[in-house]
Parts: sequence; C-alpha cells; structure tokens
Amino acid sequence: MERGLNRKRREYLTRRADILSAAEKVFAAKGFFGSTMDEIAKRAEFGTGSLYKYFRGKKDLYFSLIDEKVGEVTRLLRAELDKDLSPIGKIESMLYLQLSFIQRDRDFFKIYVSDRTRFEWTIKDELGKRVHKKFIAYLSALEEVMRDGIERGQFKEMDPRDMAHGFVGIVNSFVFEWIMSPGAYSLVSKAPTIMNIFFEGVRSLKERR
Amino acid sequence: MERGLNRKRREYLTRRADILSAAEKVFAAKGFFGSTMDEIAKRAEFGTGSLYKYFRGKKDLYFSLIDEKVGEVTRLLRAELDKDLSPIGKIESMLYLQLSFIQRDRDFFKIYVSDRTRFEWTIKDELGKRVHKKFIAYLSALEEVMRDGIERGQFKEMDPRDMAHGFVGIVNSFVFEWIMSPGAYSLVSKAPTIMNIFFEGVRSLKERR
DNA sequence: TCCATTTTTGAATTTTTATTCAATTTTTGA
DNA sequence: TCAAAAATTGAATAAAAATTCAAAAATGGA
Repeated sequence: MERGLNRKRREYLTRRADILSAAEKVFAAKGFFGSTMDEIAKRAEFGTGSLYKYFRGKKDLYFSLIDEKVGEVTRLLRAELDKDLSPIGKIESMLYLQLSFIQRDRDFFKIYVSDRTRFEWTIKDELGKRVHKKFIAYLSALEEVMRDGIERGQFKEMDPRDMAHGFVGIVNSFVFEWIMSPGAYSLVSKAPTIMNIFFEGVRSLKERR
Repeated sequence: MERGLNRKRREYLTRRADILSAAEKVFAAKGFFGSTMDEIAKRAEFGTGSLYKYFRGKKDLYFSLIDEKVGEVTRLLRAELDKDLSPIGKIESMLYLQLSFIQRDRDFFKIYVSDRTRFEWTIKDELGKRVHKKFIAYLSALEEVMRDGIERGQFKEMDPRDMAHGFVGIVNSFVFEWIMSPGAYSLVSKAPTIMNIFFEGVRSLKERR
C-alpha cells in the first residue's frame, strides 16, 4: 500500500493508524463531545501530548478518521460504477457493497450516520465541508446512473435527482435502524427489500391500474 | 388553549414560551454545543440567571423544546390516523401534514433532524429517551397502517415494519435535502414524488414483467 | 559507549461556559 | 403609599477538558 517509504515514515504511519483506530472506538461509543483526548490517548497507549504530534487537535483527528474511511468507500463505489453493468445492476452492486462495508465497520458508521447531519460543521468547518463534498459526489454519481436508466427506458420519467434522494433515503433508513438496534440481524440481508421497494413500490399488483 | 389559569400562571407560561422561541433560533443556528446560555438569554431579553427559573439547565431547555414540538406534530398525526380513510389516504394525508409542518417551522426541524441521530443522548439521557420514544411510536403507528393496507390487499405482502422504514427513509431524505439547501423550493411540492416512488417504484412500466 | 536528535510524556495552563447566588428591581395586596 | 414577596440580574464560581511545553526517554550514527 505505502510504497517507497523508509522505515521511519512507515512506523509513523502505523502509529498514526493506531491512534485513528483507538479514536474510532471511543468516538463511536461516546460521540465527539463525549470523548476526551485523554481517553483516546490512553486507549491508543500514548501520552496525551503525543496525539498532537500526529494531529492538529481533536477536530482534525475526528475528521481525518471520517475523511479516510469515506474516501475508501467512495473509491470502491467508483470502481463499481466503472464496470459495464446495466443501471439496475450498478445500483444493486453498489448497494451490496455499501451494506457489507457498513456491516463490517459498524463502529465507524455509528459516527458517520450520527454526524452527516450536523450542520454547524458540514457548513462552516473546512474539514466538515470536505466530508460533505464526498457525500454530494456520491449523490451526483447516483443521479447519473438514474439518468442513464431513464434514457434507456428502464426507469420512469422522473427527476433523476429526486430518484437518487429517494434511494439514499431508503438505504439510510435501514442502515440507521440496523445501527440503532442491538445488532441481531444481517444488514446485507435487507438489500432485496430495499431494491424491491425502490424499484417496484409497495402497492399491490392486483390493484394496479 | 390554557384554560382556568390565573394571570400569574399565564404570564409565566408566556415568558417560558418566549425563552423557548429564542432558544429555538439559537440552537438551530449553532447546534447544542455551539449555543451558550448567555446568547439565548440575551436573545430572549432576560438575564442569564433567569433561564434557570424556567428550566433546570441547558439540556432541559433543549429537550423541552424538542419534546413539545414533537408532541404537537404527534397529536396532529394521531388525529389524522383516527379519521376514516383508506391506508393510502392516511399515508398521503400524514405526509402532507408533516411536510407542511416542517416547512412552517424550518428552524426547529434543523435541530430535530440533526439530533435524532445522536446516540449518546437518545440512549442514555432520560429526556433524550422521551423524544426517541415518540419517534418509535410514530413508526409503530405507520407500521399499523401498512399492515392494514396489506390485509386489505392494497399493498404487497412484505414486512410492514420494513415498509414503514422505507417510507420514513424517503421522507427524511427529502426533508434533509430541503433543510440543507438554501430554501428555494417548496417542500410540500415534493409530496407527489414521494408518494410515487414509495407506492409505484421507479422501474419503467414498459419493462415490467 | 556516547551524545545529538527525535519522540514521548503528563502535569500545568488556558479557555470556555454552565450554573449559582447575593444584591437589586418589580409586583402585589392592604 | 408601603413593606413583604416574587422575579430578575449578571458578576463570581466551578468544573471540565483541549492544548502546551519543559523535562525525560528513546533512538541512531560514529
């Protein structure tokens, strides 16, 4: 992954990753304001001051965490979009990708879900903006797929942006529910239901005009 | 509304409401942690200490605000549910009710949307729990409508709980988008789109099997 | 081994605000 | 009009935690 780096640099990055991983657990459990640098340091087995050699401060640590993980998913999703699939195929494979990623990294998404909606930061903070941009980019990519589907006559004539919102809404809702619940079931297993609601709707076929 | 109260009590309640209204604006603009009691007091034209005669503290002020507003919507929704309408009719009228309420009270919903997802409180805080319970109750009521729709053969055979989640997901997504955007368009105008996606799905009818 | 350089440390400092409370102002009822 | 009661005030207090930094420890090359 990291090529052409000397040992020093590699070790630095490893320690940095260790801190991020400790922070992930603490933030997931207590939220941004509920977590202290002391606790994160303790968990990462560093002195409090050391964290400041790796990150500018608490906010920087927090957003680095989010930014890197979101970047990772984004890259995966983009790769999926580049494959030669039908619009429905793309949406389906993106959905599975997301759900399994989230399922694998529950701690992180507890943070992400709970903060995507924090306006103060999303709007004012430089770091917050960066994260929000990635969400917007995802939404645009999705919109593009929708537009393609409409052009091919596979989807209804409807504002593709509205379609994209509808889709992420359904997904988020199931993710939220899964994260809130004590974690008994598989998130990925909800994919067919999500696809079904979004593509076919819930109205009974018997009644269809 | 307040019947049989003496002037003292009425005046007290008016002042309390004034404070809540000032708090609503401050919290909506800066979030819970970004807002100070000083600023709320100043905006409400009271001394800082006075707020503590009306509320136990900052958290109490915050949750009172949320709890009262959510209670108001909940009552309206319940009334709508008691009317004799078809399942689709109920869902549609609830949707319009919600959207117009949110549109009318944008400041408040900026707070609500951004905090429904704060786990620490929702789960640990006594006041937070109360608010969360109302959301759960709404979800259950919705589930009941879905179940009814299935029984009447109007909706597909599908877990009614999943249906309810799908629906609130789509709604939330449009609400979120509306709150984030600089407020050019009408939220209520999105209702038909929401109904359409949820009931009919986005797949083109031409292609339908 | 030695010492210069880098890294780590955690106690001390600083900042920020929620909350308190003694003093002041307003209201009340006689 | 007046004094007791109620309400308001905002400066002072207290608590919490982010950040800093001088000292200590670890590292690396000669």
